[in-house]
Amino acid sequence: MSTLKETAPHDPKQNRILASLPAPDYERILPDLEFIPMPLGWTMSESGDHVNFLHFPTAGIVSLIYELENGASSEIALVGNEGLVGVSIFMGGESMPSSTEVQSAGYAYRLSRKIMKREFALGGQLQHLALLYTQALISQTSQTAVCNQHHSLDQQLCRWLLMSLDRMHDNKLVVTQELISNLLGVRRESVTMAAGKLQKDGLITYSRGIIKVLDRSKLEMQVCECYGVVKKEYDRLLPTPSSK
Amino acid sequence: MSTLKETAPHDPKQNRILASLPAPDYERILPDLEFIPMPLGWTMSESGDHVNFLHFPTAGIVSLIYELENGASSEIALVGNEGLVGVSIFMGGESMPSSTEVQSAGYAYRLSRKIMKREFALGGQLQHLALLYTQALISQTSQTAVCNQHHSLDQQLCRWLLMSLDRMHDNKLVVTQELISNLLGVRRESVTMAAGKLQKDGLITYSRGIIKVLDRSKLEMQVCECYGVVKKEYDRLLPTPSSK
DNA sequence: CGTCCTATGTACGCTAGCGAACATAAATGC
DNA sequence: GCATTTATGTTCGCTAGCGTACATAGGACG
Repeated sequence: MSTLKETAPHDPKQNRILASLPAPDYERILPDLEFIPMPLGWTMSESGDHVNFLHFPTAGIVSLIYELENGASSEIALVGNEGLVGVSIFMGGESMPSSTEVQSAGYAYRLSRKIMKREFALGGQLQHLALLYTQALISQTSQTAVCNQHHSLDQQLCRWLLMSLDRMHDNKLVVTQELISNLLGVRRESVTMAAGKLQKDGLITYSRGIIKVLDRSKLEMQVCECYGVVKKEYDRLLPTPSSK
Repeated sequence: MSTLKETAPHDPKQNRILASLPAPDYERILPDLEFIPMPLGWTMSESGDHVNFLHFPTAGIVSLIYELENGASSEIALVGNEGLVGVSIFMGGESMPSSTEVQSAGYAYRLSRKIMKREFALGGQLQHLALLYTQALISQTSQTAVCNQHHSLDQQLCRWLLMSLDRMHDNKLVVTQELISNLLGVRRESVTMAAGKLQKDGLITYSRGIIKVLDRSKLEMQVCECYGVVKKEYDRLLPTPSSK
């Protein structure tokens, strides 16, 4: 709508997996890539849903969440523009026991199940990258499991902030303490206290759903090893993290 | 060595994935399947090791374990004859941040990385089953993460016993409380107490590394939903669980 | 048959996080 | 401008699991 050409026009290559595809693979699916916005709070799929699209986020953050019968829940992984959402499409299960929610608004390109399966069956680079990404996802999930068990909420909060930050373009996160508590599987009040400490120490400011990270390096000093382990594994497995 | 033909000779088909392969796929890899014993306590691979073989257990239990810098650890998944060990070979990462330990002695057939990659690239049934199994593994890992966070040790112990039992042929587990504590990521004393309750209530007997499950149905009554959720997902994704 | 080792049992104080109830304060809407 | 809603802050008692220290008991082995 603006009269000026946008400085960062929507482009599938803003997703790192799509950006890493060789020209032939990329061009083969390009016509089938459909651009869609991912609004904040959108539940992309619920547990057990038959998944019809594979999403390649270009911006924003998607959370994979497990829910228990008593209403408790935990986030098991975070996905940004480095990855994709909907592994069950090419893994073959068609659905997963996790639900998928947009935790920070953004955009994605999506591919229908049919096209993705066709492309995957060719055994080309998209297959290779999708599987590598899935392995990275397994690592993130596993590390989260261990972290949940052994590390304090203070440390987990640092980890979560850093992981989210890595998937954002600025230092601002739009998320309430209530939501964080659901993702980390703890009480809202506990998050209030942990975030209060960080705020008091000047690492972040927190105001009604807006977190601003003021001192990233101090966060990195407090975070548990889990953040670094996962990041390192992502860097190892995924193409061109461009040193970020 | 016995003069009698063994009643249950070693057979790759005792692994459920191998058993589900159509004849052509099966026969193509059969010459390359190498039978090996998996002795109790064997560390099949350490975190970061370059994995050279894909293992298809026919009996016994393998634990996937994450270790932290401070020596703490947690089991993130259990593998028996329903699955395979070494997903990084076909997922492409070649190694994983987890270590792999034989938690109950048994046997496996193994396939070299080279052969597995060749077979996987054909896009046949082994590819399909390997990916389906990997998806099931993701579910198990994720559910474990949530369970670690929200359920009591009492319930987690029941879950662990049942999951192990499902992968054994009898009702006897050979495992010390010390080992269980490492797998569940808690103190040994806590396991002593949880196991003591189960013993007192007559669900199990425990004696110097030998657990016998006396009343499986009572275990199933006490266990958290996580056991059932994972089992259901395994049944859904994997071939011919033969209603077990 | 006594010694040593390993596995299990027990006790004590401590802390993180829970559950519930309530207080404030910033946005939002009429 | 006032009421309502939403987000955050605070308190209090409680419990599961921790860390530590030590006790017992079954097997192994000399």
